[in-house]
Amino acid sequence: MGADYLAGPQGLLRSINARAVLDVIDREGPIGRPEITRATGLSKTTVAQALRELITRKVVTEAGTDTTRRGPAATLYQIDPGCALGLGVDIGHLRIRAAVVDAVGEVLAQAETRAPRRQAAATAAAVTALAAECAERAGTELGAIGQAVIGVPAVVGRDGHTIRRAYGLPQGGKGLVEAIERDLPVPLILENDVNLAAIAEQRFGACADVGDFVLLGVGVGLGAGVVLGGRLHRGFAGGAGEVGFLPHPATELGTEVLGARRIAEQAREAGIGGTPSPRELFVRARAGDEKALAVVDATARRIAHVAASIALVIEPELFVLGGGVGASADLLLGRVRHHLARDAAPLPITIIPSGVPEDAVLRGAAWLARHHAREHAFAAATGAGRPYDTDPAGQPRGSRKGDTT
Amino acid sequence: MGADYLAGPQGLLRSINARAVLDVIDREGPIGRPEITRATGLSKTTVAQALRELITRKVVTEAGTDTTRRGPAATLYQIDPGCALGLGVDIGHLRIRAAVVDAVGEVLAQAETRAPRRQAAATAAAVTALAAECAERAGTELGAIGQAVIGVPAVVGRDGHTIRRAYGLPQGGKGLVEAIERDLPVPLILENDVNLAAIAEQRFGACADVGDFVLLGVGVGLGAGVVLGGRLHRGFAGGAGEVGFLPHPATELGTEVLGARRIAEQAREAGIGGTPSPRELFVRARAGDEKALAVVDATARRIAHVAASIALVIEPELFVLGGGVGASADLLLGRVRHHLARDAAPLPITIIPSGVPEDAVLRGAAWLARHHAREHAFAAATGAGRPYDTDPAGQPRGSRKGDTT
DNA sequence: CAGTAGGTCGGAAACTTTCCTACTTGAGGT
DNA sequence: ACCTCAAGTAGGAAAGTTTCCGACCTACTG
Repeated sequence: MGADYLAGPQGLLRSINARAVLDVIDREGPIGRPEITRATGLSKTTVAQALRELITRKVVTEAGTDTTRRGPAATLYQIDPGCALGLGVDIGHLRIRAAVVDAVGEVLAQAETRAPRRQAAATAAAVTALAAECAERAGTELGAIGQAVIGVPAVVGRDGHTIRRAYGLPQGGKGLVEAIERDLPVPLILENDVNLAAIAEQRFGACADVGDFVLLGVGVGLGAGVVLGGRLHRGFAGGAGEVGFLPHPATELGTEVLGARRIAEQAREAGIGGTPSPRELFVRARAGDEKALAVVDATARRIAHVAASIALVIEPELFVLGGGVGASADLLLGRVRHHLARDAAPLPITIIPSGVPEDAVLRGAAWLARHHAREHAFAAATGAGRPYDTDPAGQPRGSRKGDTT
Repeated sequence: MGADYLAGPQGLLRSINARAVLDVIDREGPIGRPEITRATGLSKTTVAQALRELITRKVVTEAGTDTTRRGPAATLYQIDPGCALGLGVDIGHLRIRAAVVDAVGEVLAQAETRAPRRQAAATAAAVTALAAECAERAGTELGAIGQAVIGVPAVVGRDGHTIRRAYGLPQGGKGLVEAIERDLPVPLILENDVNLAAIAEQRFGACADVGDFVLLGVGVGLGAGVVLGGRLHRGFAGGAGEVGFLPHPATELGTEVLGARRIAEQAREAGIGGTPSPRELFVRARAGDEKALAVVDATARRIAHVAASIALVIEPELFVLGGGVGASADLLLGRVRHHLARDAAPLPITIIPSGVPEDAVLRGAAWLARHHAREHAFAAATGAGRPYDTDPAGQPRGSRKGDTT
C-alpha cells in the first residue's frame, strides 16, 4: 500500500534494460543484436545476456539471419508471436464480431454472427460461442488467451466491468457482463465502442503520431473518443465523450443532438415520407435528392457545432469523422468544414475522414486486448514490468473475480 | 534524435535511487535516515551514500535532530530551501503582482503595483521592476532565480512564449513578451492565468488528490483550467479551456457566454441603471436587491450550462468555482447547483467553491516557477533527472533565446 | 541493559571494456 | 578462373568497475 518510489537493487536495472531491449525489438521488427546494442546504448554483453533471458522466458524468438552486411550472418530477433494472445469483440447493433490476434498483431481468426435483439443472456451466449469458435480456428484454446476486450455501445466504468446507458443492448445490458464473465474463461474488460474506434484510429488510422485528437463517431447516436497525450481519456466514471447531448442553439440540454433517431426526425421535418434509414437517406443525397441533401446539411451543421464545443474545451490537434454515418465522409466532410468556417472561424479545427473504414471497433478491441496481454507477458518476462509508465490506454487486465482492491 | 529507451549503466540506478531519496525527503519534510531507508526500501548504506551526494550537491541540508526515540539522536534532512528559487508574476487587469519563493514553497518576498493601461512597454517595465524589487527584498539577485512564470490573461502557446487573444493586456500584449525577455535575466515562461489558478487549486486548494478537475474562472471573461490525470491540459495550441465561447441555447457560437461585459449587458436587460460593476451587482444581490439577484441567477444558469458542456466532453471528477466573480461563491453556488439539477440531472457534476480565495494566479505562478526550478536543480543533482515522468505541468523551463529545436 | 543511529568491510550483482575467434566479402594477384 | 589476403562484422569470454546489500561494530541515550 505504501507509495512506490521506484528504488531498488541492481535487479531493477536488469529489468529496465531487459524492457528496453524488448521495446526495441518490438518497434524495429526483426532486428539484429548489434543494432539493438546501438539503439539501447547498452553494451553488447548486456544485450546478449538480456536476449538469453528473454528467449528462455519465451517472449522473444530468433527470426532468421541478416546477411546484408559482410562478415558472419547476424541472428535476427523478434517478439514471439505466440507469447500473448488477445481476443477482441465488438457487440454492435446488428452484428457481433470477434477476432483473436497474436502478440505481433496478426489476426489469427475472425468470426461474426447476428446480434440477438431480445435477451441479454442470448447476447452473452453468442459472445462466448464466437470466442470459442475463434479460439478453435486460431488453433488454440480460450485458456491460452491473455486478455479479452469487449466493445459495447454503452458507458463503461473505470473498472471495465460496469456498464451504464446501454440503450443499444438487449435489456439495457442487464446481466450481460456477469453472464459473459461467468462463461468466458479469459481475463476480461469492457470498453466503450467509440473509444475503441479511437484506439483503432490511433494505431491503424490517421492519428498515428497525433497526441491529442477526437474521434467523432456518428452512428445510432453521437459519441466521441477522446485521446489526450496519446492516451484514451475516459473521464471520472467513463462518461467522457458523451457529446451527443451537448447544448446547441437549437436544442435544450438533455436533448440528443444527433444520431439515427435525430436524423429520422429531421427527415420528417424536411418532408420526406416513409421514414427512410440514415443509410438510405445518404444514398438519396448522393443521388442528388434535394430534401435528403438538406437533412445531410443539417447533420453536418450539428457535427460542426459539437466539434466546435469540444475544441473550446480541450482543443485537440485533430478531429476524425468516423462511425457508421461517418463513413459517408464524402458527403459530410465538406459541409462540416463549411459550417465550421462560417460559425467557428477563429477556432483552429481540422477535421478529416477516418483512416480505418472497416471494423474500427473490432480492430480497436483486438489491439487493446493484445496490448494488455502483451504488457502482462512482458512484465512477467522482464521481472518487473515497466516502472516508467507509457501505457497508452491505462487500466490493467481485469480479473474475473470482482476484486475491488 | 534517436528515441530514448531508458537503458543504461549502473549510474542510472544511482540516479534513480538518489531521486527516490530526494522525493521522500521532499514529501515527508524533515526526516531521519532510518525512515528514509524504510520508505524507499533501500539499504541504509545506499541511503547514506545518496545523502552524502545530495548534500555535496547542495540540494539537501541537515535540519536538526530527532530525539523522540531512545538511543543516539537521528540527524534530520530536508530539501535545501535555497537550492532553487522561483519567481511568480500575475499580470492582472488592475494590478501586477510578483513573488519570490524558495524551494520549499516559502514566500521570500512579494510586491505589487498598479497595472499600466496603455503601453505594453510600461507593463514590461513594471514586471521587471517588481521582479528586481522582490529579488532584493528576498536577499538575492535575479540571476540566482531558476525560473520565472508569468500569468497573463491570454492564450499562451505550447512554447510558453507566444500569446494570443490578449484582450486584457495593453496593446493586446504586443511586444510584451519580447520586452520582458530582453530585460529579465531569468529563464521565463508564460502561462494562462486561469491555468495557474487551477494549479494553485491543485496544490493549495480543494483538489489536492483529485486527478481530473476543472477550475471555472469567472472574471472579466470566463475561462476554464483543465487538469486531467493530475496534469494541466493546455490543448494543441494552448487554447484548451476557452469555454467562454461555448454554444448555448440563448447564444450563437462565437458569442461570449459570460464575463463582466456580459453581466453588465444582463444588468441593463434587467432594468438596472447606471451600469454597475459586477462586484457592485453582487453586493446589491447579497443585500436582497431583486433585480441584481435576477442577474446573479442568470449568471449561475450560464455557468451551469458551461459546466454541463464540459462534463459531457471530459467528465471531470470535480468542478471548482474560482476567479474574481467566483469568489462570490456563497451567492452563486446554490443557484448553479439548482440549474444543474434541473437541466443536467443525469450528469454526475460536483461543483465546489475555490479553496484558494486569495491570489490564486500568483500562487499558481509561484508554484509552477518553483516546480520547474526545482526540477532543474534536482536533475542536475541526481545526474539524470527523473526518467519516469510524473511532471505535473509538462514543459521545461524556457530559455531566453528563441531556440526552436 | 536494551534499543537506536551511524559507520565500515566484504560479498554479490550487473554493466563495460578489452581481447579473441570465426566468418564473409571483395579486391587484387597468379 | 582460381587463390590469397585484408577488412569488416558477429559472437563470446575474461577482467575490471560500479553499485547495492548484509553483517558486524561502535557509540549514545532512556
